[in-house]
This record gives sequence, structure tokens and C-alpha cells, in this order.
Amino acid sequence: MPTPPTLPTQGLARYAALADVLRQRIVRGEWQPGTALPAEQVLAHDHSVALGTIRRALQLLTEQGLIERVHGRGTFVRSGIPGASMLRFFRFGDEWDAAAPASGALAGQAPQSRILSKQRVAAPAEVSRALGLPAGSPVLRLERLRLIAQQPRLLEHIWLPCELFEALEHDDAGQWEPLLYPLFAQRCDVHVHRASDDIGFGALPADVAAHLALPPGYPCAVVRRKAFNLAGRCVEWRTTWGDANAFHYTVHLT
Amino acid sequence: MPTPPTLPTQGLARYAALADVLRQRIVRGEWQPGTALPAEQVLAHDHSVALGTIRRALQLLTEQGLIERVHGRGTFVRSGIPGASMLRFFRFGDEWDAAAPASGALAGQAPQSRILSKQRVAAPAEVSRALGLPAGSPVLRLERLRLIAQQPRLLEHIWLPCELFEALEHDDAGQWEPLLYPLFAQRCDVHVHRASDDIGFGALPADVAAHLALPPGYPCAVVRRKAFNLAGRCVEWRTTWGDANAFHYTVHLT
DNA sequence: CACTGAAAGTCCTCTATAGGACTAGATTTC
DNA sequence: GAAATCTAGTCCTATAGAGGACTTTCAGTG
Repeated sequence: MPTPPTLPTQGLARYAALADVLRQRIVRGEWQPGTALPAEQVLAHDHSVALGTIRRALQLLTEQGLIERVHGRGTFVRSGIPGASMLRFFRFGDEWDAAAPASGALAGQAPQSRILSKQRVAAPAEVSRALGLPAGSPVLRLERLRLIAQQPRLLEHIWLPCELFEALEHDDAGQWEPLLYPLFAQRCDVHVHRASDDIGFGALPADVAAHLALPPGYPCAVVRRKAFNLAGRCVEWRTTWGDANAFHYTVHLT
Repeated sequence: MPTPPTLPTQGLARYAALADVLRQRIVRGEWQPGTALPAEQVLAHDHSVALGTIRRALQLLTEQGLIERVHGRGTFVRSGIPGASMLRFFRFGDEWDAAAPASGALAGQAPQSRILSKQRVAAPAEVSRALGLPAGSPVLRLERLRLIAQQPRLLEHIWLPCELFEALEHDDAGQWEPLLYPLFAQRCDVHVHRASDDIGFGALPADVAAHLALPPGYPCAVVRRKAFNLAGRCVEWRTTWGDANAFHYTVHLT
């Protein structure tokens, strides 16, 4: 296969057209997340372009977050987003400090995760809209509590399309590891590649408040997340509640 | 001057070293914000490097937000940050809609700005720390109200080092344009190039609440901003209060 | 068995050059 | 006077090649 299928590249620079082709091959799963693409020399030869051109295309994909390049090792399809924890929005004072040496006996507490419930339900209107599913499609609904130093701090409602997450449906959620996205990747081959978090403030609903040991109506921060896979499909919709007074976030402008 | 002064460029790639040199010349004010740098051909010749190398250096500076390149026109020192308005953190329902045609008679309301007070004072400890000034240095303190559709929506306390903002000290603030950063640039040659906004939640202090027509203790979002010039000096410290229920912000993860 | 060293594979840096594309201003044409 | 054209200046695209730097593997050495 000397020259892989090319697309209608109207008006685009050659490197941009190349990037499009490669993007599609990645999105289609031709190279799985975490695996390596062919060497730039090989790609250049296969597409009959100079090295500089293919490097420009790969640079574009790097900027767009689809791939990662490592000097001396190769070019890899990115497998997930780092630092996506909801805890980054909050500061509880008794946080787990990764930098702290294990000095004292009670040096710090790693955040814990507890799945309170897992149900297969028909998606409510709001959920099916967010996930881009037909109304009433089957979804998995998780209720999850995040604790720090034994204290309940965040409550989450998580909605997942059943068709993608079959493998989790009959699991004992008590056995799950605390981080969900690695679990999604390993068990369901669902790789969260991009997400958007919508932050707002409100009052705690009674049912949520009960889990957080706070009074109903207490001021809370609400984060609504949509998480997407490589192909741009919404694979998770999540709502997180936490004490508004513990909320903090820094935005850098440039 | 065939070869401008070079720096100790230990271990750095040539393009990175070049970028450092150019950065320093920009920061020192050798080229004013908004003006053009020499053409890449000229820079390449002056520094005795290939075109590709100088382009790589300029690309670095572009990514770092120091310069902007325009096809066919030139390379310019960036003169300010766009979209820095605090209003981007809030949604009041009666917003000014730039996209809306001037259809109805009351199509929309541009946000208004009202300076409530302007005083020269000795910086309180917190302020002098934020601005990196000796304790008690003279600062300009502004109290500013932002209105939408005649409704007071945001209150701001703004602290500016007097040494940089002399020109504003004896102004009639009532005559100022609604946007402050262009004013800073024109009147004081202070260009805000970078900022960080720290978002938190709290209860409205009584004096602030009075201006916003809300009860004291009402839930509010608090945004604390530090604004920096090209040289990395903090040139403004600002605190903004607004109704917590109107707050919203979206963070994109990749 | 552990350490050293060589080799192969990968991405990165830098050079040199040619032509294309876009912008702004001056000139010409109608 | 207005529109079209030309021109100089700028950044952008693409090519071809040589050497360097980093990582991994594996064979050789002690």
C-alpha cells in the first residue's frame, strides 16, 4: 500500500490534510490508545512527503491532544486525560498530600471512593440529551461518594450509556478501584479523551445533603461534566456536589 | 551590529536560546507592545542562523503569548489579553448579546461601568503582598460597579501601584471609558499581558451587599485577580463580588 | 549474575533553498 | 474619481539531507 487513501483536501495545506487523514485513522481505532504510530520516516515515505511535512502534521495532532511524542521512543495515541479529578476544584484542608514524605504515622489520607448504588434505568430527558441518546435509552446510573480522611466530601451522580458499559453492569462495584477512567479503559475499552466541566453554585438537595452530612439547602458547588472519547462521542455525564466553602479554582489568562 | 549580544546558552537548543534573547529584548521594551519585530529574514541574518531556526524561536514565543504573527503583515508584540472581562464568569439573563441584531427597540444592553470611588492610600498588608510592594506603599484604590440593563451586578475593589498609575491619580474617573485595560495601556503605558483569576465562594460583606442591592451574607462568588505585565510584574490586584446563583464557568480538559 | 558497551530504532535540531500566499501601498487605467 | 493592476514586503509551505540525542535491547565482559 504505497499511498494510503487520501481525502478531498480542498484548499488545505498538505500537512493539514495529512493530519486529517491520520486523525481519522486514529479515531477509527486503527491504532489503539497507548500504542505507537509508525515512525515518522515510515509515514513520510508511505505518504510520499518530506519528513518536515509529516512532522508538521504530527505537531498539529499533538497540539490537538490526539497523540504524544516521546524523544527516542515514538509517537503514541493518547490514552486518557490526566488530572481530571473533581477534587482539584476543592480544598478541604485534610487533603492527601502526594509531596509529603510518609513522616508522621498519620502523614495524610489518600482520597477514597465508595459506590453507593448502581442501577440500570431508562435515561431521563436531561440525561439522554446530554449523552446524545434517544429518549429513554438504557443507561447505567452510579451514585458515588468521595471521602478524604474518612470524611464524606463529594457526592456524584454518574450516567453511562449501557451499550458501551455492558461489562460493568453486573459487577460488584465494591471491588472497583477508586479511579473510574482507568477502569472504563480496561474493562470497557472506553477511553476518556476530553471533558468539559461546567461549574455553578447552588443549594444542596435533601438527598444529596444527607450523604455529605450537611443540612439541606446548604450552599454547594455543582460541577456538571460531559466526558468524550476520541471520536467525540459523549460517554459520560456526571454531576458532582461539594461544600461551596471548600471550592476554589484558578483560571490563567494569556 | 552583526551579532546581537548572546547569553550563556548552556544545554539549550539554539532556537530556545534565540527565543530567550528575543524574550528579553521584548520584556525590556526594545519593541513596544503593538509594534512589529524585524522580519524573520532579518532576524535570521542578524543572528547568523537559518530561517527555520528563527521561525522555531518565534513559534515558541507565540505559544508563550509574547508575540503574534500575521501572514503577510509581520510579527507583533502582543499588546493585551482579550476576553478578560469578569462578566464571562456570570450569566445574568439580561446580558448584552453582541450577536443579536438591533432588531427590537430594546434589543440588549451593553454592560456599563461606574467608578464609585478613587483614593490614594497606603497598601494594606494583603495588598502589598499581592502586588509585590513594600508594606504600606502608596496604591490607588478603586471601587467599581458593573451594571447590566441598569441593574448593579458586580462590585470590584481594584488596587494599583501608584508609581505605575500616576497619570490616573488626579483624573475624573467619571470620564473613563468602560474598559480599564485599554485605559491603562493608553494613559499609563501599562499593558496587561497575563492574569490569573482565583475563584471562590463566600458571603457578601455588608458594604459590598449594599451596592449590589442584596442582603448582607447573601451567597456570592468571589474572584480575585492578579494581572501581570510583560515583564511578569503584578500591576493590578482586584477582587470581584457577584451573585453566586448567576455564576457559571466551563473548564475544558484535554 | 551484574555490569558494560555496542547497535538499532526513534524523535529532534539545524541547514539551505525555492516558491506560494497574503497585505498594503503606489501606480495605472478607465 | 473609482476601479483594477502592479510591486515590495512579509509570513507560510514544502523539500532534501546530515548529524545529534534519547531509549531500548541485547550481546559481551568481568
